[in-house]
Amino acid sequence: MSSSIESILGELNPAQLEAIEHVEGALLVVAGAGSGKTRVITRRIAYLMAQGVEPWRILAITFTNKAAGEMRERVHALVGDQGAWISTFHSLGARVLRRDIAALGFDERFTIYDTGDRDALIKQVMHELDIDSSHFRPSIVARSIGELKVQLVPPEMFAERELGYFDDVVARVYPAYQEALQRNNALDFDDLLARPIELFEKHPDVLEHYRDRFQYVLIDEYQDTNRVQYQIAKTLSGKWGNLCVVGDADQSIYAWRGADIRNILDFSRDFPGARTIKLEQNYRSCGNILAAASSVIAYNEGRIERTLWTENEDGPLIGEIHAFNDREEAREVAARIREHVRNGARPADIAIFYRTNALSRSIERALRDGGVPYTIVGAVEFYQRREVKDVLAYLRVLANPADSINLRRIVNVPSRGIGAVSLAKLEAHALQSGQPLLITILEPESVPGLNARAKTAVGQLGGIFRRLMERDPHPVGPIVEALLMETDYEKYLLHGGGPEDLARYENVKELLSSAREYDAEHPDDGSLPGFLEDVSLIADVDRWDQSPDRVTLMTLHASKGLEFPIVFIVGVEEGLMPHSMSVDTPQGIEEERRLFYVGITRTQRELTVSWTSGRTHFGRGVSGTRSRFLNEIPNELLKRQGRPAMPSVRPSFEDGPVPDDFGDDLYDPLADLDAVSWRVGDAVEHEHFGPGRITGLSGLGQNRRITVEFENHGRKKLLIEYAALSRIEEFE
DNA sequence: ATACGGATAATTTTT
DNA sequence: TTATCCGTAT
Repeated sequence: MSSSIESILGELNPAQLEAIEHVEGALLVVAGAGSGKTRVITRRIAYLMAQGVEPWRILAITFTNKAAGEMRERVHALVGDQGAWISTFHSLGARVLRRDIAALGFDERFTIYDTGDRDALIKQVMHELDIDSSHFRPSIVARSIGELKVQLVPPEMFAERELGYFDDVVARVYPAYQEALQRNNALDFDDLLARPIELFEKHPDVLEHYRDRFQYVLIDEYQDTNRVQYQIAKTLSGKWGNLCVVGDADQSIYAWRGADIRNILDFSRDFPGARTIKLEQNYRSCGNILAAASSVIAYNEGRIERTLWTENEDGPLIGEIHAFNDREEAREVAARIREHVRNGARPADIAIFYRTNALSRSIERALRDGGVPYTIVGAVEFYQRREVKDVLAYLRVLANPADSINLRRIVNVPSRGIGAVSLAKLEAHALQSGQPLLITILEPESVPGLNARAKTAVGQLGGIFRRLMERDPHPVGPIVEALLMETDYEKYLLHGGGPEDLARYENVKELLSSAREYDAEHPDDGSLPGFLEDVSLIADVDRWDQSPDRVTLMTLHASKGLEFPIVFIVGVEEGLMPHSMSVDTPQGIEEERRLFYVGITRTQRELTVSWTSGRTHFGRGVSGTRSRFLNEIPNELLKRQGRPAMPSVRPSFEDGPVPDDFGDDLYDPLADLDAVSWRVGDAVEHEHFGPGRITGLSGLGQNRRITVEFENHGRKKLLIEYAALSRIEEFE
């Protein structure tokens, strides 16, 4: 054991060591960016075990599965034990509820509704309440309800203090929505946090069980906790009082989701006697990066003064690109990436961050045209894709027959002749008989007014479910296979024949393999609800596989916790960074500044920021100006590279509004300089039409057109500007 | 019941 | 621009 103690306590600075060894009582570890936080957390857990604490008495909570997985792995490497609870807030909640939710009137096979399911249910509820869902968008109402849940405001309490017209709607929808969830035996994301608190309050014995068990509680990213999460942390650690929280107020970027920065700022007041340890040595970044980051964040007021320092070399200056428009920006970034790769960097060492997902489009295109391999994290999430959600809907109904939202989704997918009219009849009958919709579908004979053809169709669907329900619900893989077979899903998806359809089918196959993976990981304790829970709680970052050698594209939010040798942050303009949605309030701007700070501090060595004078957003030209945040970086740290020399015909955007169609109508020599030069005879691929060969080119500027003879779709004349074409190797 | 077309809305960040 | 919704025509 002593040799492992050495590996646990070796190679640490004094502050890190203290944070690990101080195990009793409340402890706040203020962990600056790149200060070895993960190392401290994992070693601390390992240290507890080495001290003889039973692993199951340790609870560590993170925000993402990725962080939890990493932590688990590293603890395992240190002490070879996996008995500690290391999980996200949400999966912790789900686990607690699976065990005892019956006490709240739910069935333990409950479904977890994602944002889309939630909105669909809200819409249905609004319809039942006769509230015009075109006037009040369901997603907005849903978000307000979510905020209330996260603040632990129950429906009845909000009803009492209704304020305006909108609040009145929320006050009416909220309780009805909660009832609808119960009817569907479903919980939304916020319920996974709020319901456990409800459970603990109503059933102190359940709380006692966990309180007694968790002698040591650790919360990561504490600055991002919201009201419920704070409550969970406080409640669970209530008996032993050994609560260690780790975080950095400067990296708090989730206020919009209810995170309350005061949780970390007021920690020592909340937990009297709490010790605070600051980790201030940065091991990640070169000096210039750190200097720039520190200078930017210093502009935030109401911040605890703190300076990170590093022994690392200064490294290169921070590059600044000023581009004419988004296409030029993307091309320039792509060109510099190619340059890095020529100089020996691996694509996987490089990341591109942006404020909004929409910005990825132009970048993606430039990388594709430039032949740079990349992966994009986020954007359209895998589990949100239509085809994947459809298959999951079947599985959710199987696991939880009360789930009518998911049943409705697939009643006619693949289309089998059950239209809106028949569905309405089925639902009316279900409502009248007080049974779940699925039961009605299994017995279509008893539904009045259903015509013969519809009855056959419903009978067919019922047959599918009946046969699937007869199967052993575990392992999961074979069920998914049977489901695909029963529904003839492959034929349904591939019916169109385009490459898009093929991609859809690939996604379904990927879902199947993740089911098999789940089976392999859970030979004994697996279940269908368990698999579905995993799927629901996984974020796209969690699925990100860093091993292929590709450039990574992601939002600044998604980048938190990661690091890369070479980083590009694009779109550093007013209105985007800080985002226009946040500039109304000082707090909003401060959060944006922290977001920028998070982005900068992901960088190990070389950072480049870029901004443009105009970009096509939403199909129209929008002018841009250099972000105020760039003024907050000392000039001597910036290597400003103005745009390459422009022909004088270019309009100037320095002092006036930008015409809607800026730029592209003019001849743009740069566009030709670096853009892909398409040539007659080239083999290309279009995302809708598939492979083809260029047979002609015409037009200039925005009207440049390309004629392509497609393999399967004949000859098309396309605008180069918008056609998603990429060059491919020869086909045939 | 489905397919198509036109109107309309949306874009901040996500467990 | 694109995605989605809704109405009408088939």
